[in-house]
Amino acid sequence: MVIVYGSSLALLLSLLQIMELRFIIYDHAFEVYAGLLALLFTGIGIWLSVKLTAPRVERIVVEKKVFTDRSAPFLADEEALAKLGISLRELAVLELMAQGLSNREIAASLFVSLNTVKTHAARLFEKLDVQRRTQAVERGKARGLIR
Amino acid sequence: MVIVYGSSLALLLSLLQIMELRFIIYDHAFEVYAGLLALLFTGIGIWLSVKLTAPRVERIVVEKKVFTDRSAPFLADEEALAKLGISLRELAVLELMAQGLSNREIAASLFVSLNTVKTHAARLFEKLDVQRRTQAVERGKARGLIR
DNA sequence: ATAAAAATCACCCTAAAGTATGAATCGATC
DNA sequence: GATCGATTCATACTTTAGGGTGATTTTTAT
Repeated sequence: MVIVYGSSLALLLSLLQIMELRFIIYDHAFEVYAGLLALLFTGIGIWLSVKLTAPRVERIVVEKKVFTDRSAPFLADEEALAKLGISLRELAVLELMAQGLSNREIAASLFVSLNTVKTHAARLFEKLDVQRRTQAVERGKARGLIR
Repeated sequence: MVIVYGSSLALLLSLLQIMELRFIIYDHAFEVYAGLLALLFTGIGIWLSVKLTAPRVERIVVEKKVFTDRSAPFLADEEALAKLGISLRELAVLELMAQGLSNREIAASLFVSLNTVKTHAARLFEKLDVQRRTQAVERGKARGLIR
């Protein structure tokens, strides 16, 4: 690179020598030379900078929060479901619990008796290792069982 | 920028004039001037390049699935809070409800009696227009009162 | 200073939730 | 055909939640 720099400087100087022979020398010859030099080497500087410096890349990492899409079809985490041994009915009960339904309403919604909902709930709580429906909902969401 | 450029050129020229008066003029005076000029304006060119070129911005969007952001500090929606007329204590009860605590546990957590928790809960339900704690939690999240 | 809102607690009662145990039915699997 | 898991339901009991009412004490705002 030093070579390029040096030789371009030499080239310029000889160019100026030739010019000096060819054109009339007037009062402001020096200023003209200096201006030309300045322009040329400013250009060279820019060129050097652009060519030699690593491309400046400003990396902006934007965290985009995607809270579980409510419109898209939700698929329960099958793995977690299997691992915990939670049945489809128990999951259904959990889903309705998460929607704020009472056991009676869940029973009506699933066309089963209140007692049935209670047994499902009890087994669900056991499998999720919780004591209350609010905890079950919380854990169910954390495990990807419900949205 | 043109002003800076022009004035620095003028400055250099006058500097050289002064130098010319002060020091002896030898054979390679011109080459020295030219070299100095070249160096200076190469530097200016580089500086210009670095300063003026816009950095290439690489925007990386990382989609982060967040069901509830537990790490970031959460601020309850003050507007919604005020609009519904929910007090700080009621909000506290709601938060603990959302964590699955029973009224008794909430009472212990807030150092108040069970009855107090019940009154807070009752008023909260009234203001949120719900009948059950599970619904309150759901609605509270939807309104941005809790996370 | 006083009125309003917030926070506290109590008592009573009903409804809902949760626990425990037992049992019948059905489908799949061995 | 026996076994197992899932689903269904029942009865009995305890605990928790929720509704209604009233009251006292702070705190806050006018």
